[in-house]
Amino acid sequence: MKYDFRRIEKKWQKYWLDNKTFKADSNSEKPKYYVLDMFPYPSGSGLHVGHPLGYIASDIVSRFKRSKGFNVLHPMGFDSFGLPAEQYAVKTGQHPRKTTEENIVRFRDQLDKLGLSFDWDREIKTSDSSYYRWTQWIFLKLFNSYYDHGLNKAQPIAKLKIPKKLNEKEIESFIDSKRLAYVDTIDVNWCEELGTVLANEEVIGGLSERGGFPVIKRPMKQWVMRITDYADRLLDDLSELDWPESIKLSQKNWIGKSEGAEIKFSIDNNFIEVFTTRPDTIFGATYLVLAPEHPLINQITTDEYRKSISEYIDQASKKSDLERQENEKNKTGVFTGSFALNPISNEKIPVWISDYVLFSYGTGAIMAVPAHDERDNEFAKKFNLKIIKVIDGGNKDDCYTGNGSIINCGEYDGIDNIKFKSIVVEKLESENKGTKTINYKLRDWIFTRQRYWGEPIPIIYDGNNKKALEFDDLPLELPEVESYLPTNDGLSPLARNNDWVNVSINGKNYLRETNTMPQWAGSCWYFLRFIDPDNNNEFANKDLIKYWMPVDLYIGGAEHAVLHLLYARFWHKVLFDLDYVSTTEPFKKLVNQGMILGKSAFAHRIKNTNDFISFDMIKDEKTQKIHVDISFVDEKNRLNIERLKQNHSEFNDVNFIKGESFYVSRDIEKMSKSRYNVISPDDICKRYGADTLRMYEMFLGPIDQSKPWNTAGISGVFTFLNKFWNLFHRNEKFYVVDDQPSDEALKIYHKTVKKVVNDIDKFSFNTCISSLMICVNELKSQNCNSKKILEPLLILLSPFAPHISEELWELMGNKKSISDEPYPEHDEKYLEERSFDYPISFNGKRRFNKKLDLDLDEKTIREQVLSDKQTEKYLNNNSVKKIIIIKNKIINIVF
RNA sequence: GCCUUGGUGGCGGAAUUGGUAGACGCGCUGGAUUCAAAAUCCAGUUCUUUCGAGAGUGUGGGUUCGAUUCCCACCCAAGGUACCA
Repeated sequence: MKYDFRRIEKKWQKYWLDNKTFKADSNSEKPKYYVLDMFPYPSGSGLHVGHPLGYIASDIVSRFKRSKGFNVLHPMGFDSFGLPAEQYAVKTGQHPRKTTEENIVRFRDQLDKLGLSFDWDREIKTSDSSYYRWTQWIFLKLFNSYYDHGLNKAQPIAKLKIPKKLNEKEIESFIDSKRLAYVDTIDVNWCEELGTVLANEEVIGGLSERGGFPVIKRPMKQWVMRITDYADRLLDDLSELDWPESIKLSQKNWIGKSEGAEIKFSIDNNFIEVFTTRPDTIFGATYLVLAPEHPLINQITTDEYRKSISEYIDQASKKSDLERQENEKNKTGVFTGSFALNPISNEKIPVWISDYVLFSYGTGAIMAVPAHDERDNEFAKKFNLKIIKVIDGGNKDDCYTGNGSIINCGEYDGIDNIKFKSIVVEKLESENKGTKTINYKLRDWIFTRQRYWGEPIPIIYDGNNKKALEFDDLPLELPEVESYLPTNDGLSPLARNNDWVNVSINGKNYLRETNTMPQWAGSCWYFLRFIDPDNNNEFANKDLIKYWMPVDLYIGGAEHAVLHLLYARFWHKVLFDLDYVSTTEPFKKLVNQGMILGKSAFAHRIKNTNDFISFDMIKDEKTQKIHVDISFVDEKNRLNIERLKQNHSEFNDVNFIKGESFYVSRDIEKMSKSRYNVISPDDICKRYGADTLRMYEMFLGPIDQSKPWNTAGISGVFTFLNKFWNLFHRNEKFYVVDDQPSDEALKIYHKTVKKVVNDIDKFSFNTCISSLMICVNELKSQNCNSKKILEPLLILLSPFAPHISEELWELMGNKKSISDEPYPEHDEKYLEERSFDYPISFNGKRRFNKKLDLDLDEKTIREQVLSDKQTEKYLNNNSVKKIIIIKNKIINIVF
């Protein structure tokens, strides 16, 4: 019998599905283990070989843990709200639900072919109303809660102490000012092309993350999440997480906690408050700078400068973020005409405005210390402002930002600047001119999008009064609309359906909120719904949450380092405070899978012509690189021009200049449809089978590293699986015997078990597979057909290549699925060494090995080594200074 | 600029964390089998070499009996970040 992977894989995939082999049992006595993948957005282009990398890794761990006696929860679902389906709907008029459903079917089909052990009974889709009902419910929980800074946790609004003597309207706005989900008019990132507001996190360098369209600032009414109240806890709790340090660090930087002081600089009868992390440099503060949006500017500007100031403010407001950033190296600013008093040195210092100071951070005003801050230094030099050095940084730098002792500060000279920080703060505090403060970079999370394909926000308005929908009104279903475009005045497409927007409750008329939630909403809590996906009374049963949470292993891409992971942690902490979940953190261990890169192919077009030239013939010609589909390029980088022309008509009129063949150049890039470098797992599955694909993806290298895909190497893994299959066969017939295996066979087997178990724990799947390959080669050369080794070896391999293992397991006469078998353990006794090849080194350089008995004592080893003929040769009359023997394994002779 | 990660054969990558560098796989070379090819199997494969040996883990130093591993300086690549006071 040959290894017929097509038949085997089809058979077992059906078996697992029919028998619900991987159904997670919530009433188990076993210890639990929750393995979660970041669920995919079902995009139109389907899976490429990069997607399954994380799924295969988590599947190996799931199967391994199951075999190790854990009750494993390994679910999968779809993050099915999102922009691409909506943009497609705008273009074609097709309902996003339809495209999304179609894509999900395709994804599911592709995932099934990989033999992944998901419990599909728990599948969820964030765009199902039975799911987003609870997303809306959590939104209302946030709406109806505030953060109690005394208790350091969220509390229901009912517990909020309301100051006396407020009228009804004032009470309402007081409560609104405390809610964790609130409405605010803020300058938002507005993207005209996408017709929507974007979170700061979704804007990169002034352009939208998706699509790369320009983004401008625009004031709008928005729902906002008060994530800043959780800044400290989000930061502190990072330390207890088993996450990659780099991810923890980027979250830390994103939260951006900095300790410093707010200092009051008096000006006439008023004062300007600044935030600084360097109060120790206050003697060097030679001017103040306000952000152009600062409210005091109007008051303090003298008539003489009024015109230039208002011009500057006008210009600054028109600048986009991108333009502001472009000017980073060329600072602009204007003098207000006023002077403020430095509260410590009592010097009169000028007050300027400039857009290098951000209104949204700190107090929107800074004290400028040009001698010890690079930005201030640049500004001062440009506008000829005074520079005073107050910290001794030697003579090297004209702008010294390090630490040192204080200079030019009279009585304080010579003090260490770190000590001086607290001296200054204490002095300011005692004179009521400043306070110690902490600032964060983290901003509140803008939660609304002017989009159709998202969760409707369950709020109605009676004029300006907000009213939350009742529990029974949920889910608030997404209404049908005529067009998926935002309205001309920037309202969400939902505003187009008047029947839906106008609602009457108990005879009273209301208007519905028409914005929808951002895509992050659904993924903020999906791991909780997997625990109890069909519950109609709660988002998930509390006891079940207590049993399954936290997620023991979370695998996904590093691109979610700050966005998804921070938001999900935030919601989880709110739910924890309100006593709905039992853990402060949702994800105990996080592993990032690296990207699989594609090998793009480029044809070279001679500039300003329609002539393409073979890569080997390019001499002085200036050429442009044009992506060509890699499926028309062979391993020797030769392009099949005929097939290219057949499939891509734009090449029909092209003149190809070539010798014998037309050569392309190759480059390694991210895999994407537009780069024509995508390798689909379907093709690989068809040719080699899922087991080969699974093992090859893992064999490619460490899971967390980015690496290029190269299909050429896959034959090695395929050969291995064939060899493995043949190990159980002789003369084309299944052949396994009950004989006692040889000592050598047992030795290699136990060695492999030890290594594989150890490496799975370390997520080093590539070395696991190497060990398995060595093992199979050895057993084969020893003609080992013993059941005593082959049976446990099957279990050992089963997490990696489940289909072939199941098939051989059945051929051995077993009735139940191999996935219920306990994972093998190694026996130390077969690994003990009687003697050892001691490597003998001279002055650290290895020369030869000497076989020595392990039980010898050090003295005998010395004698034996020194009396060896080869030793004599290498010593060559030099006298021995020292002999070093370490761990009974290393011998180094120093002479 | 700053932060993070990484740099080992022709290629993907190993190395028990300071102890035989290049495991395992691809590719390549030679051989067996075959009318032939595919497939399979066996042997070899870091480089240089006067066949004694010598050099070698991005570069240059250092610590050590011994460094891919630790320390210092620098170079390169990928990713993140962007005037956060």
